[in-house]
Amino acid sequence: MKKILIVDDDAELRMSLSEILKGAGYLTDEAASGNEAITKIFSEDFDIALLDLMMPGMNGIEALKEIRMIGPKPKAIMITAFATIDNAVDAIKKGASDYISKPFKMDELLTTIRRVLEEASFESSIKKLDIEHTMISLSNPIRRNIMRMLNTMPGMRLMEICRELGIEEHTKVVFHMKMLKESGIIEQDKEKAYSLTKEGEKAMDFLKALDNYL
Amino acid sequence: MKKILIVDDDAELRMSLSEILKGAGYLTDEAASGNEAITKIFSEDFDIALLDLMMPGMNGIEALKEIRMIGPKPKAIMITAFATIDNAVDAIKKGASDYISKPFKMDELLTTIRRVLEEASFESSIKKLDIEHTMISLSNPIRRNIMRMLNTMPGMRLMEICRELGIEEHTKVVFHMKMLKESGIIEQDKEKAYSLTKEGEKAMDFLKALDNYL
DNA sequence: CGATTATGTGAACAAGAATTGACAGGTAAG
DNA sequence: CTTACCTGTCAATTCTTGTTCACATAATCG
Repeated sequence: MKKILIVDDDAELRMSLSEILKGAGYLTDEAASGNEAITKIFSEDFDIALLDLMMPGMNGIEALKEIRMIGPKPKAIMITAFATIDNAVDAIKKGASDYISKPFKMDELLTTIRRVLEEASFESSIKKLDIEHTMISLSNPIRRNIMRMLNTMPGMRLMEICRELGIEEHTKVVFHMKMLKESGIIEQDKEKAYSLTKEGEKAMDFLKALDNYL
Repeated sequence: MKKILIVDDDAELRMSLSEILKGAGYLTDEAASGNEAITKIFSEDFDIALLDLMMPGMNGIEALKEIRMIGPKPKAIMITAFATIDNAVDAIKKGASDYISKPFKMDELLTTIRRVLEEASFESSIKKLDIEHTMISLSNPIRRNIMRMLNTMPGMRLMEICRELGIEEHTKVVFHMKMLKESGIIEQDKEKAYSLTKEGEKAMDFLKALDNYL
């Protein structure tokens, strides 16, 4: 069940939106101001925030900025009575997922919500895949050692790595190099020299952190 | 073959120490100052650093501090002509592994070096085991989810976890719980309720870090 | 050139991790 | 007491990972 936070200073509008969204199968909560919204988002997990652009006190854009400081959730849909291209562009740049202008048909809003939710679930499945890859690579001691070596001595070649690891059968190392390549953790240049990718460096940070904490 | 870095401003002393240590089967390198030592340690891996406490410029204690900023390696043995308890205590607090006062017999030094090396290899084998365990636990998505759940809702019991995960066969979950328990990541109270251990919380931090970096 | 070293593929096999099903002791409720 | 449910063990099986071997193709060196 997806949770939607409705942020608007107009209590009536909040109520009617809430009714309709509940009817469409969503859980809803309301906030009358940007500040209230941020407090709620801090303590509770929402999938979507409907943000009115024009509110007394903290306006929608400012609220959005604060929300993005907290984390990637919730996705934001901006709503405004005075739509301008500039406003829209600005909102999207600041991390809003979509932008709707009043007056809007309920259908329109529901469609937008569905689309945004779908995008979000797609994103998060991508993310999961990535973690999966990274973890699988990190889960093997040989691969961890290879990563450590490439971290301190980038540009090593296959046989050097074998010797350094004290592994006779080079094919074993080939196997692990392949996995690391497929996970996008290492890469090879035309000279066959291996080094960490950007992703690999991130993963190394993770490894180092683990190493240090003991 | 273990590598020892000799840090002392007295060139003759360095030479003679180096000769003797080479004779005892160690690889050696020399640095005439704290700064030189740090540069070498940055680019090369040493197992032990012999640090003179009294040196012009950066003294031994200061050098030690810098070295510890780099990482756990190398282990440091402090050497001084003017031994005081305060100095010794201070050195050990700052991360030195041992403390010898001049004049010392060569035997004494060699024994100390052997002991420090042994301690270090013991430490690192412990560490490897731990990482191994943690990694294996983290490498499975079901276990990661269990950890996430126990992080937000500690005290859950087996069947609750099964239902939350949508897993029918409870024995499957039992299996993963067992692994997590053996890795020291979760624990169980008399009421059979599960929760994260201290270790488990650390591991969670890493998971969160990974989640965030995407 | 011929020999050696480096890099890699693919299939077969071994080892380890994960799943499943049969069973069993404990507790709580009716 | 009986029934239902929770918690778990154990062994059998299947699925994944990792290792090894036989072979292939450059590149390099003397």
